[in-house]
Amino acid sequence: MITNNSGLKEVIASRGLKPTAQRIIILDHLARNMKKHLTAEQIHGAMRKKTPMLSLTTVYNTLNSFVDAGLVTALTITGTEVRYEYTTVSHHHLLCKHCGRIIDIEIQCPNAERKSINGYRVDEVHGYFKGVCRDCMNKEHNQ
Amino acid sequence: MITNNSGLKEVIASRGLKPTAQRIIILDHLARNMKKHLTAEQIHGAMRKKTPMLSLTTVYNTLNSFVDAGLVTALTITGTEVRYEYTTVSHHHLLCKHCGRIIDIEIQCPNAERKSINGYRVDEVHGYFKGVCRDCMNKEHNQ
DNA sequence: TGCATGTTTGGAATGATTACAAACAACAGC
DNA sequence: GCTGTTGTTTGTAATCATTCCAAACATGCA
Repeated sequence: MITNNSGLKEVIASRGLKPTAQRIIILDHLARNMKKHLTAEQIHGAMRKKTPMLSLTTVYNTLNSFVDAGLVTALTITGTEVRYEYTTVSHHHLLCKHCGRIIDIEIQCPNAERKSINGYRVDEVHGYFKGVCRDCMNKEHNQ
Repeated sequence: MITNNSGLKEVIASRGLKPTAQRIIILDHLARNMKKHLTAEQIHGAMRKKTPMLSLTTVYNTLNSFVDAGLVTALTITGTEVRYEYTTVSHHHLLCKHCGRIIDIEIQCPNAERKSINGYRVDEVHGYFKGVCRDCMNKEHNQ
C-alpha cells in the first residue's frame, strides 16, 4: 500500500486517540479528498478495494471519534446523511439543489471565530447556503 | 377548538397551495410555537389530541410542501432529524450540545441577505452555532 | 504469561423519512 | 344533481443512514 501517512499518526495521537491502522487510513483518505465532503458510506466503499476487511461500523466509530476530537467536521447540510471534511481553515459551504454537490465558499464572516454569543459558549460555527452552482446554472441556461 | 386562523388560509393560498384543514392546523401550530423548532413527530403528537385522524405522512407531506413554498424553514442542525420553523425574519441558531435545544440567535450577519456568491445563485442562508446554552452552563457550574 | 483496556467486526436493531395504492374531497362541465 | 379530474390524505410497508451489541482482537503493562 502506497500511503504518505507522514504526520497523520502524530495528528491522531495528539488528540488523545490511539493511531490504529484503520484510523490512519481513514484520515489519510479524508486528507486526500479535502474538497469532496464524503459520506461514511462513500469512505467505506473507497477503502474496501484496498482494505476489504474494514467494517462500516468502524468507519462510523472512527469518524465520530474524529469529530469529537475536533479533527474532522461533520456537515449536516443535506438532512439525509452526514458529510465529513478534514478540518483545515474555517469556511462556509454551498449545497447545490440540482446536482447535490457541496462546494467550499471562502467568504468574509465576522462570526466565524467567535467563542461566545449572548452568554452562550460557542464551540463550532457553521455557515451554509442552498442554491444552484455555476455548472448547473449553465446547463439550465442551455436548455 | 380555539384557533385564531386569521390569515393563515390566505397565507397558504398565496403560495399556490390549497388551504386544506390539515394544512391550516399544522401551520397554526407552527405559528403558535415559533421558538420551539419542532420535529414532524412532535407536531404529529401535539395534533393527535385534537385531531386523532391526522396521519404522520400528512404531517411530512404538508411540511415538505411548506418548505418548497418557502413558507417554513427546515433546520438540519442535529443531523438526526429535521426541525421546522415558521419563517419570519432571517436569523441564526445555536444548538446546545447538552440539552439539545435549538435557540434563536439575533446577530449581525453581512451574508444573511445575499442572493448570489461567487456566481452561484443563493436561495437560502443558514448560520448556526454548536455549543452550550446558559442554563446548561449554570448547571455545569453548580456541580 | 496473563490481565485490563480500548478497538474492531458483522449482524441485528432503531428511527426518521418516503413510497405506494386506495380512499377521499373539491370543483368544473354537463 | 351527476360525473370525471385533479390534488390530498391515509395507513402500511419499505428504505436508508446510523447505532447497538456481544464476541473477537490488539496492545501494552504488571
